[in-house]
Amino acid sequence: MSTRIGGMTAGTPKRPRKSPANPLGKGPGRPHAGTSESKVDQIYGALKLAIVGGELPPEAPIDKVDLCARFGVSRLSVTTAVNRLAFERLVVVEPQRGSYVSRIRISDVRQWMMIRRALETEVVGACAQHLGDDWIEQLDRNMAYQRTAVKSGDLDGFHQLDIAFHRLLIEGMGLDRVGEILESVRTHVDRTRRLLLPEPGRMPATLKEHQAIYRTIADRNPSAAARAMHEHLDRVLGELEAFQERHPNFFTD
Amino acid sequence: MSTRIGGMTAGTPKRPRKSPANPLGKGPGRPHAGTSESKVDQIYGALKLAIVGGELPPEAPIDKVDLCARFGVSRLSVTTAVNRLAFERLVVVEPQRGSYVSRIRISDVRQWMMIRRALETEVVGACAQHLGDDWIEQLDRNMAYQRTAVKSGDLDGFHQLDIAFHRLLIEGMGLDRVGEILESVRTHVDRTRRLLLPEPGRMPATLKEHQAIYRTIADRNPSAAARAMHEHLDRVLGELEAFQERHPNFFTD
DNA sequence: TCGATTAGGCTGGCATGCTAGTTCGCCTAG
DNA sequence: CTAGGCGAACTAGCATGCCAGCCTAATCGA
Repeated sequence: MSTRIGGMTAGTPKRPRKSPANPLGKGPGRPHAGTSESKVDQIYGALKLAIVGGELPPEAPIDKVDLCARFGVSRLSVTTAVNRLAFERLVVVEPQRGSYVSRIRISDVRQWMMIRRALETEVVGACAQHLGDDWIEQLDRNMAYQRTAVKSGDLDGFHQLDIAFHRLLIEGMGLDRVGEILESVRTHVDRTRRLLLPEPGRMPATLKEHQAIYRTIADRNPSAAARAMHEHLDRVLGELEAFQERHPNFFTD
Repeated sequence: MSTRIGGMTAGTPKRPRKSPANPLGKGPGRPHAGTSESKVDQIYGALKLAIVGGELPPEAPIDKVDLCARFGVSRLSVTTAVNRLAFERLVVVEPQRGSYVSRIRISDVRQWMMIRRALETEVVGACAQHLGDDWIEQLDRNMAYQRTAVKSGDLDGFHQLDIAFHRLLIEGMGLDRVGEILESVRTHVDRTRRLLLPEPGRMPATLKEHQAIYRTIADRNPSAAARAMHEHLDRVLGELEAFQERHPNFFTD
């Protein structure tokens, strides 16, 4: 598909660099396959994925020396990566005590969704006014894929397409800074969602809402677009709150 | 306010090998238990203040070894602090080339303001519905101070009260995560504002807008509150765009 | 004299060693 | 048997040293 799935990662400063993979370093040269990423970026990404994917649940301790051995790097790289995650509130590091995956605060989830709703509502209104036809065409393609995913019941694929749909709106308007904030927010929201949501029955409803949003954009109706997005995200928030009520043990506050 | 770091300007003659500037003998002795600020936090804060305050203008190179000598710490602390700033897009670090204060992209300013408008509009609507009376009283006090500042022409004091006014809305609703994002945004916006805005004539207009916002909150009128905040920030955005036209050399794009 | 090549001096990235503080368990004394 | 204290082993923070890329300039060859 032409809609990129793994495009913008929030906040990571990119560096245009080739890495010759350090042929002669002392210490155990880990011939980890050729990645052009910096070492801290690698660890940062891996940890983030593990946390968001639920592999590292809240309260899970983060053993830095173990990670050093696992990735074949020094403590500094691991520490830097963990500090970055702490900056994003995904982990908590207590000096001289240890680091662990942060718990999820109910108030935080509500705020993330509020932020998402406010920003995406604004964005979709702008989209309905100024989004280029080529981008609308891409949205159309994405909708087709979504329909296919729903038909075949591909839950994970639909989730990816869901993300891509929302990302297209941002990218199409060139709002990269807004996109960074939303990526960060989505990270947190996804963490709670992955933890608690295996509900396939929601797919058709979500598809319908996406289609409504798409239609208002294609029709160039900003206020309707904002309304549709608002309703869409309100529904997601309601979903999350229902889950929070059913699984109170995962949350704080 | 007068947080001079020292003669921090571009192109300082450097003295490479002068590391042990620790006045307290051996070991990283903590000064006293009162200030539990980490060294990287100190440097991070000082640099951030210098950048936002305009002391370090865009494109100004960041000499790490010079900062090491100036603060009497090692390169690692400085590097960590600079990396944190790079994460916030306040500085750009090019590997093997150098680090410098980031330039200001026009598109970024527009996006920051768009984010601020979207979030604060949402927040002020919630305030009009649920803000506690004690917080409204605090807002009232703040407004009184604002009037005093305008009367006496205290531009800098008014700016601080302006910030405090907006912060009160966030704190009063307990929206700490929203507040963090807005703080980050405000950092960027303030940087351009401090760089270019010495306009005292705007104070009375801003005061009027703040008073309008306060009134709608006290009157418990959410839609009017949102409208007032929207207009207020739209005006600020227009101001910033006017400045950008007058000083195009400070911007990119 | 002019151009191309190389060496040195800048930069940041990474590894390692050391210090300090907290916690927990074991050992001893009551 | 219990309670208190002391030490070992964990943690993070910080300094330093070394390595590798880039840019510049000086030098050597045509």
